[in-house]
Amino acid sequence: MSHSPGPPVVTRFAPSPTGYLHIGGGRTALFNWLYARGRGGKFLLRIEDTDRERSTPEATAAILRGLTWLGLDWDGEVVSQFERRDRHAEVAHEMLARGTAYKCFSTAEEIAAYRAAKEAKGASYAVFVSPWRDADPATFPKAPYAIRMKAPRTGETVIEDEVQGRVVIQNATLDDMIVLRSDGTPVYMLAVVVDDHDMGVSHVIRGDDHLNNAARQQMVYDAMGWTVPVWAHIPLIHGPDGKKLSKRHGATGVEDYQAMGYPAAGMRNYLTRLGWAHGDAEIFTSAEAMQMFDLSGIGRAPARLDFKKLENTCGHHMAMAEDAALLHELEAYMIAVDRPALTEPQRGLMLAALPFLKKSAKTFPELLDKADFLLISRPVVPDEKAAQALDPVSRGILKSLTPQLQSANWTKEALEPILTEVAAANGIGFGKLAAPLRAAIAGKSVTPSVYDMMLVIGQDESIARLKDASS
RNA sequence: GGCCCGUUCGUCUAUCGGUUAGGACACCUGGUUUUCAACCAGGUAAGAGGGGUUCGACUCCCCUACGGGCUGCCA
Repeated sequence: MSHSPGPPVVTRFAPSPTGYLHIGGGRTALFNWLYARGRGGKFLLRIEDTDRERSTPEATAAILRGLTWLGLDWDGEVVSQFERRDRHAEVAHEMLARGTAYKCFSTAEEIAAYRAAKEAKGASYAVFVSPWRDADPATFPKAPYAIRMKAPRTGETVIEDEVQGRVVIQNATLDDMIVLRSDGTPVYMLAVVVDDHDMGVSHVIRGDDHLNNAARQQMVYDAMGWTVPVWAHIPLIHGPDGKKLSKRHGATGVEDYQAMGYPAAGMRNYLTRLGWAHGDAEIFTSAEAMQMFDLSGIGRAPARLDFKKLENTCGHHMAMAEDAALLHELEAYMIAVDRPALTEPQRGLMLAALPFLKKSAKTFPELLDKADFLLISRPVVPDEKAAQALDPVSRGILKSLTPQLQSANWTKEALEPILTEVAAANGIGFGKLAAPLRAAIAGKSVTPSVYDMMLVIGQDESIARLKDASS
């Protein structure tokens, strides 16, 4: 970016606490986080809980959990929009005093009737124009009123959007939106603007379902004489079929992905690349993403979720991960999906196995499956295929092998010649010997390398398992 | 209905008037190999359709089709 300090970058994520953290919301949060963190700015979190009917503390907790799992840390306290309602009302009244808003005594029924009449006359659209817009205060009834913004009726409002470009909205297509309800509570459209202004938000990066709303919100900024933030409306995420991502596509919540065992770093990488690109960059760390991320790299078309690519990306991050950190995340995953915790000995074995296990696993369930040999204890019960590999002849070979193993140095270098010689002495290829070994050690026909397994569980345990299987 | 946004391989995308339209995932083939993976090499595969503008359009303009969003005293 530029060398001069410039104005501080402040971004925010502002979800409604009406459910879990949607994967699309997670990506929106990620983009805001990346943008702020890459520029030494702040990333704020605000819960838009002004809808008291639908907002729940459970949903807020779920959203915070989702963000935390994704590794997106926010600055300062979580702001509750609802708790700022007095401030919102204050601004509404200031607009009233400035003459940029007015009291509207129209009832819901009157408004509905107005629209119905317009439509009956064949109007292509029915923008409600309140009869109170320019009414004489002397005519005001003693009744509850809503405060409406006095929006320009002619001309156009231009949104200069970093992603969508220059978007022009005709003012005549917008009605005078209500900023304060007749019960005195603020409406979302007012609250976002007031909060974003008060919180010093410099860049509003959010879903493009708000693109049209931006025009009305910009009018509030103008009415209050506030600086309009930089707009960046990003396309929503779609399901594999190109339709808006919904529950019927399966996983839509960030926590669903955690439960499926994707590592968070891989998830961040994948989500960053979904709808954003920087040349040919595909696999990168979050630190690298912060350096590269920019608004101009965001695409204008909605992107589809592709699980295969997600898995591939996660596989890279699994392999890149540092062993201790990976073990930590693995254990967090096991707790999240209610699997029994690792015992101390198992942790040690896992740590020893991670260097090779992580190279080929893409998710934690896959990692755990490959680590099964170190999780089980004697006697190893072979599955059907493994049992087939333990035929009488093979068991005889295993039996003849144990004395040699007993006196061997427990390193791959020492083990290799022993096993290849035994295979040769029996007139079979190493593959034919590996199968019963695998069966005896892991009880399965698909496992990591027999050398790797034997080295991890150790000499005594290896020999004991071979004896179990050959006796 | 009105308004707004979008449309490059199956998918994510690069390209910012002149390229054999590049990369990644997936898929196919081959290699490596003690199984599954992983890994290595190669391959198939794209500018929604139609008009313009231009010496030259994936790139700029218009129309159509398709997809999405907004149109609330919801957020």
